[in-house]
Amino acid sequence: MDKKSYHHGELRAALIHAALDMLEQDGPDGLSLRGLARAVGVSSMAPYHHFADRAELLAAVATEGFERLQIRKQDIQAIQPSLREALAAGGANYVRFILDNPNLYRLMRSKEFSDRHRFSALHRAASAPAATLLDLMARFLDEQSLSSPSPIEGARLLWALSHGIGTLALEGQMRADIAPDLAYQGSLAMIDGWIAGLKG
Amino acid sequence: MDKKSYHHGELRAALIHAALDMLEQDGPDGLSLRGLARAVGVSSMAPYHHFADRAELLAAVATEGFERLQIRKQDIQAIQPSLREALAAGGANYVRFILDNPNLYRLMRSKEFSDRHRFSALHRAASAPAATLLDLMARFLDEQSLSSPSPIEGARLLWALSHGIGTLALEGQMRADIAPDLAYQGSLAMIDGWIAGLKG
DNA sequence: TCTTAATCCTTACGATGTAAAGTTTGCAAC
DNA sequence: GTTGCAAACTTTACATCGTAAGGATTAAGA
Repeated sequence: MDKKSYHHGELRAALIHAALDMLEQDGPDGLSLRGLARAVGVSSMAPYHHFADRAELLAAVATEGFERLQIRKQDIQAIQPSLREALAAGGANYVRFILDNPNLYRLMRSKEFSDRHRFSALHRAASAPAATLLDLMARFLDEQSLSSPSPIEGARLLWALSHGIGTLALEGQMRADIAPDLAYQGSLAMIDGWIAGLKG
Repeated sequence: MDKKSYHHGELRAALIHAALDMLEQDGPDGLSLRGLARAVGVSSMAPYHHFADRAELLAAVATEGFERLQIRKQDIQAIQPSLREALAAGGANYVRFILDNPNLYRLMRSKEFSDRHRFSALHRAASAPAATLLDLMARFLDEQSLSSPSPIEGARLLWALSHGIGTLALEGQMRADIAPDLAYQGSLAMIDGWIAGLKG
């Protein structure tokens, strides 16, 4: 951590940390490689020794985001009285995460990381929360002896609902203060629709 | 339309048109003011006589997007057998619009236009589809004599669900070919949840 | 101590958004 | 018509960005 030495020593971690700060403070447009290097006290080109390009640095930041999400997800889900409510609470929590980390979430879902080979670490981190939800969904459907929807379809729907509420809220299309509760209520409505069964 | 005259004559419209093309072809990163000016055959600074800055040009493009959406919305909804199915079909149609115009939709929902005063034309155009959905929702809830959810809450939930499915699909997180049907089924499930009534 | 590889720096290029100031043109009033 | 002016367009210039190329510094093992 000696800031005067020629070798920074922890440049990679420092850059990711600075990027996380800068992201939520100045927005994604305020985040530049050069600015980051400046903030860390290093030359403009130094980051390139740890990341092939801008995308790789951002991918590392997004990966960190998914790890944080997963931690929050596990904390919340353990304390719910029923699977039905655990699913809804998971949705509300997801929305809260989005609102707490707007720019980070946008980054996490950015299309520029869609290449699974190039950003394999990111995709691995992203799959953890997805797997947690899928598992919960499967247990719920089994508990209720429901054959429809499939676990994957059900998980996708609840996921999409919370993702939709969260992103609309952080784009100012929806009040942020009621968004988590909206996700909770909406999730319950959909779940109850499955329990009630679709009748033509 | 004389391309050799000093005065272009329809530069504003030409720029918006070129931007729409370039947006879906080269992605949002490939869209630059300079590139646009080049495509239209005009100097780099010419666009500034019709738009204060980049954001204003993009806002005009987004406005065009909302107008296209509204046209599609009206076409679809007229031919549904019931209000329940009209709501679900509206969701599927919304997803289809997103998938047909991925970059345009991203632009339409971009946060940089959140200033309602500065981008009043955009917000006016955006409110039309929202109002159409809200009206349909109110009629449905009235028909079913439901006191919960409120029309606004119900509209927001269905909107968020389709928005979520659509955006996840266009970010590669979900198969695009089944996304519209997923929106249809998910909307029905939520609607049926309301009809069934939430029980504790 | 010497070598080597990792880490970091300097310089340079093309592209972008846009500020400032000049040029051309259509049009309205004389 | 000619004159004058406002609108449309251009040129030039600058700061900033991502990143390519190549040189300097240092830590660590032989």
